[in-house]
Amino acid sequence: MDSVPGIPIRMKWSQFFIVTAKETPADAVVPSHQLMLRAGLIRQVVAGAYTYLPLGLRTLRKIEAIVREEMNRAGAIEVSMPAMHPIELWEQTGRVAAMGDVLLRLHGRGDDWRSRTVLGPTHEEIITEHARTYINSYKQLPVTFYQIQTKFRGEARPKSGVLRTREFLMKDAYSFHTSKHGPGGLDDGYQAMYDAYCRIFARCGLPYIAVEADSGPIGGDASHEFMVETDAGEDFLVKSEDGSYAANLERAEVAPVEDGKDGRNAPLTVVPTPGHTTIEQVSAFLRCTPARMIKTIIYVADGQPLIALVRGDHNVNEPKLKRVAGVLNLEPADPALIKNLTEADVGYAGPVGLSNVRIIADQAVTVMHDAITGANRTDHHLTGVNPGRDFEIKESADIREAVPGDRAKNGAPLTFRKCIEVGHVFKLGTKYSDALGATFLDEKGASHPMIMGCYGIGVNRILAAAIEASHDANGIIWPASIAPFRVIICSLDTREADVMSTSEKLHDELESRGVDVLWDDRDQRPGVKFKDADLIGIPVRITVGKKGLAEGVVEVTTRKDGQTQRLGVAGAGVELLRLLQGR
RNA sequence: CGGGGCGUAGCUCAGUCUGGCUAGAGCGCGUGGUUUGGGACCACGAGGCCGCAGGUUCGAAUCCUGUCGCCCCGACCA
Repeated sequence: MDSVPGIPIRMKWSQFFIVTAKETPADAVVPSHQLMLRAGLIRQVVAGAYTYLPLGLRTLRKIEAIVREEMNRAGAIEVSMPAMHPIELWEQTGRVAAMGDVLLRLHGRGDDWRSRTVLGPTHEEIITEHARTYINSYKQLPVTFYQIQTKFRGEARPKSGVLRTREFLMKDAYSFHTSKHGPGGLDDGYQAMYDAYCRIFARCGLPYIAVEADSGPIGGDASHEFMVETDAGEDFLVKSEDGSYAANLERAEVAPVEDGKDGRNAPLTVVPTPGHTTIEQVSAFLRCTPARMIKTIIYVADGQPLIALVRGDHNVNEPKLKRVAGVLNLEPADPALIKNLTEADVGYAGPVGLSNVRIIADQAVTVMHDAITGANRTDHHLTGVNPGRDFEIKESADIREAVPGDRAKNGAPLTFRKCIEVGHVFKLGTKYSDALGATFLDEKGASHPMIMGCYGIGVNRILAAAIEASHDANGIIWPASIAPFRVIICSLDTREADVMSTSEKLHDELESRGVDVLWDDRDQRPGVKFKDADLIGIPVRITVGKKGLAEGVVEVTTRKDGQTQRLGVAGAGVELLRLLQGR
């Protein structure tokens, strides 16, 4: 196999650039961040932006190669779009306002070009503009484009190393279709990307899980996220214990709560609760559990007031509520509106007596008895509140966040795990093609907006997630497919001619068969070399030392389990190749 | 954007409360020597605008004011 142009044929540690550290930098908190710094994969330049050092870059490039292969296999076509975008396109889709500070803008004098330029956080606008220009006929559809490109986002708080940054590598793909369903439709394209994602994450050695995600206003089953479980994550994954259901907490559905029939049909009573406005305060003051209370949350939904009722120990799940209510925009009401609606200060709202406002109750509220809630009178609450008797529930649905103890719809208990999102597939519909006028002519010459899907993968996140999922006290344990090198040869006793010639021969033999080999030729003590090899996580270590050679053997140690076997020097190369293939 | 913490050598940190000699240690780095199967040892050495700016003072890493940066929690997250 030919060497990489410009890189020495033998990849010697002493001639490469690997900077390991014994101590963990104080700023790093999560394991992947700590290990990426210690192993010399990355170096932070400013908050949320990192240099990839040679070792880290090798892994990043391997991930990219896998992504590229699978995208091409799925029929997607690679392009490369710029990071600089004209703000006009973003104004046309309304996303200058929607993205707010996340959209990074250049700062110019007055109205010069800088003020009209933004750094792309994603590329729907650009690709849709291209589709508008070049695609005019149904004969050109369906088509899927992708790129692997740097994105810029003004994240309020970068954190956890490369898991959340302001500048990052993303594989983003966009598909264009003439229809939602049927051959060549969006459903097909979506499925092709979904399948490709499964292959990509599997090949990267990630223990991933695909879950239903909140799909926003588009509705349906139009979105899946690909998650990797890790405490460093920012999302919650809700899974049923029997494995039949998994979803993002933003979307997770729960089985109805059964009616405990614990009601005593107590009389409706007004009780003074001066200054007690929160669930915690009132339940403590009235000596009841939060679960006996009805929480009354007042929203403004598409301009109209909307009240959500949930049990005191539950939280409203706003994406769910949006879907149930059929609204696009949901925000908390301001105190003035609450006062106007309930005739009470904030903290004393309740459903009893509120008739001229839309109320949606969570299912769990429908089976409550003798509950406690606000009296719509400042400094007062009601006890003995019974739905049906004291107020009518016109609309009820599952509108709350799942909590531990909940069950899936099939009755299996739900478990909760933190996780990181490494990929997201999404059916867009015509949001961007409508806004930007990307239309095609059908067989009859009629014009329609193209139907779109978009599909993202966080390339850097794959790297960090792989480390989160696979490391130990000594360092990284790379999956072979994305390891910076497959094999490291540790030459001990570097002044022994035998050791060096045997190492060189093994290196060349493996390299000639296409195996990435790193040769640790440094004149260092064995402990240093072993620690470094473990830290940077190379899957297979070959130890060549004068002690072993005296017995005619070299040793092969696997990083994952530390198991060592001795191979005769003569056939070591062949034997190793056999071992590597079995992996 | 709210709350908390931290800025002293490449890294980890001491010194700051209570102002005072030439600003320290370990790791790492350089030179020489001894070592060599799980982060060796000895000797010598290089390396600092103590984040930045202003102020107080005979004197500031240390006190005061401002400012910038970084980390953590929360809010936010196509």
